[in-house]
Amino acid sequence: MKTEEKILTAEQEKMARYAKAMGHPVRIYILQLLAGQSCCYTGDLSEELPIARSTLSQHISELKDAGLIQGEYNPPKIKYCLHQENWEEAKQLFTNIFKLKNNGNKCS
Amino acid sequence: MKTEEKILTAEQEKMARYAKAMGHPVRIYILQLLAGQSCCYTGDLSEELPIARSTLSQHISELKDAGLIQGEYNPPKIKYCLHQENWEEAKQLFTNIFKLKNNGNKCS
DNA sequence: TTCGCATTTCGTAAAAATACGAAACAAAAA
DNA sequence: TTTTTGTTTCGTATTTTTACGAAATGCGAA
Repeated sequence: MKTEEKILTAEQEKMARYAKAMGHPVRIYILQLLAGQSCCYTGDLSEELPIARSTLSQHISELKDAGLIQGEYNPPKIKYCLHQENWEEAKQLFTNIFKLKNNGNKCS
Repeated sequence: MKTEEKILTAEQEKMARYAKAMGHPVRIYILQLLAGQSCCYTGDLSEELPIARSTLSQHISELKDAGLIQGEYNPPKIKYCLHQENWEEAKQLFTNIFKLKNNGNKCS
C-alpha cells in the first residue's frame, strides 16, 4: 500500500478475513458441520477427513484465529463450536454484499 | 489427500473457491462496487485504490478465474461486471451455510 | 504508419498457505 | 511413576499468493 489515506474500510477488511478463512474445502466442511449440527472434536474430524492430524489442527487454528470458531478444553479432548457472535457478524457481512441491487447491470 | 474416496463434496469445493476469491480486501471492494452500483473499468479502480495497476489486474484476473466477474472488451477499455449466474450461485451457497440451525450449541 | 491509451503479461521477489511426520504436551488412567 | 489419549507445535518442503515495475499487447486516432 503506497499512500497513508485509507480507502478500504474496516468492514471490507473484516469480510475479507472471514472469506479467506472460509477459502478451503476442509474448512468449509468443518464450518458446515458446526453450523448444522453441533460441536465436535478434532479426533472426530480426523477420522472423516483424508488429511494428517497436524494439517487438520492447522486448519482449525486458522478458523480460530479468524474468530469463526472457538474451543473449550474438555480433557483430554478439545471441543470446538462456532463462535456465535462472529459467525453472526460474518453472516451479516455476506448477506449485505449479496443483497445489493445493481439494477441488472451486466456485460454480455 | 491420501485416499481415493471422496469426502468433500463438489459444493464444498465450489464454495471454498468463491470464498477464496473473496478473501482479499481489494477484491471485496471491487465486488461491492459491482454488486451495488454498476460495471466498471480497471482505470477507475486504479485511481481509487492504492495499488499498482498490474497488481489490480491480477486481482481482477482472480475474480474472473473464480467466475465471479466477467469482462467485455470495449476498446480501448475493458468493462467489468458481475457474472450474474455465478454470483447468484455464490449467494445461494453462502446463504445456505449461514442459515443452518445448530440448536444454540456452543462452548463457553 | 506511427502515436497514444487502457490494460495485461512477464520477470522477479518476498511472504503466506498447505501439507507431512516426528516430537512435545497436558491430563487422566493404570 | 509410567502409560495412554487427544491434540498441538516444530521442522521442513512445496506451492500459491501478493506485489512491483518494465515491457508487451490490442486497437483506434492522427
